[in-house]
Amino acid sequence: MSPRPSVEAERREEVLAATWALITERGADRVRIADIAERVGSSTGTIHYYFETRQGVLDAAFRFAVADSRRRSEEALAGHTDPWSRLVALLEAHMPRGEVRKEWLIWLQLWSEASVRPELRPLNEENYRSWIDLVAAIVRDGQQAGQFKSVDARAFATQLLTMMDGLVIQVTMDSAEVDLARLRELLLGFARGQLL
Amino acid sequence: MSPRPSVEAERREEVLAATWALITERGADRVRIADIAERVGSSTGTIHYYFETRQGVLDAAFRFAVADSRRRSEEALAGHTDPWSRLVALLEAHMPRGEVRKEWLIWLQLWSEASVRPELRPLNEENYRSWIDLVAAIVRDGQQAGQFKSVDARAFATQLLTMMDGLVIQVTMDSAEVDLARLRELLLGFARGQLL
DNA sequence: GGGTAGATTGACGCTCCAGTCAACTTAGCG
DNA sequence: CGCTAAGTTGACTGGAGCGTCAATCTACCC
Repeated sequence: MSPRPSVEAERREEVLAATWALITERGADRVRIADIAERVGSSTGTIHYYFETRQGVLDAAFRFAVADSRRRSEEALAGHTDPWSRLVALLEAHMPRGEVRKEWLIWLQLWSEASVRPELRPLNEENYRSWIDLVAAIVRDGQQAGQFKSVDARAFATQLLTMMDGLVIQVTMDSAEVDLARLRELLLGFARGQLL
Repeated sequence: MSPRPSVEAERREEVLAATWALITERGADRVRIADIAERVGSSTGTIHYYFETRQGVLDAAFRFAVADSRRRSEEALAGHTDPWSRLVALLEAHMPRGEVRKEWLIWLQLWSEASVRPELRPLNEENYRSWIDLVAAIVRDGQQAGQFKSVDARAFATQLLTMMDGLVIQVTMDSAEVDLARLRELLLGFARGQLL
């Protein structure tokens, strides 16, 4: 009846990190328990010691990734006080390059999976809500400081973030139309036009 | 060595339509050859007669869906001449409700799958390119008619369409922040602000 | 009404893999 | 140093499901 109230929460995290990586490499449905075991250097039995089922590992890995994403946002904002700088820093921290690109791969898969498994949707909901709250708060700060135009903060935040999602998808698809530089240009162009 | 140059291309399409439906219901990775066979009322052998492998059926179903999406765009534009009407008609035709919602489910899965299987990306590329061309052309029409402001047509098209994708994702996720009405409001709000 | 090619069947073999479990190891504790 | 509980192992089972194939059916033609 795992997961037990284990002292070794570390091992659990190791498993999740390995699963996370495997998901980004080949897609959740191609991740085998044996793959995860090999990656963490254990037997398959150990994976089952920490997680009831394969589905359980995958779902936990999704949750793990979402938490990581939030941590990244908080990190990015620390040290920025000017509203526009804060907004740019936030977006910049999530540009799909390097390790962050993998984070987005998880999102693509999470959306796909959640579209047919509603029980996963709360993960998106929480994340999305906190993103919008964050951006809207920054916008209102900027407006009170007289730096930003008076747009509807929540509407703008939603437009900005959904545009970000859509642009990232195209970057991930290696679209000839949108690369990383173009993403930045279009996204910040939109923000600038609306706020400054 | 299927697919043969079969006279019965109809059967092939039946199989694809059934596969398409199953993908929207449970996700591509949960679609079994036996499920498809049952859905079209045949044996599993018949499916293999038309398609080499399971992967082949799924990929063909994705292509099938993409073609369907394009057909929908063309249909929507017929009978509209005013640029703004054309733009609205195009977007409206793809609002994620009823059957169209299922079309979007395919896209979510295609993006997810293509993110780890690059060979699928051309499907997105073609579709995306033609969308942008379509919207950019409408915008230029409107500008030449003196109805639209002089924004960069291609940049606007990309922003609009990526925002559409992102908004649809949230609608699909049953996000409390974005429902169908809100999607329409934000998307058309953006278009109006940029063009009119 | 025989011949041929296309279409269909469904049983079967074979591979893969999740989850189980009994045995073993390790670490801490008294 | 035993004792206990947590952690680990890997062989095994059972089921699932893809792809094969020989047999059968159908339609059309000569």
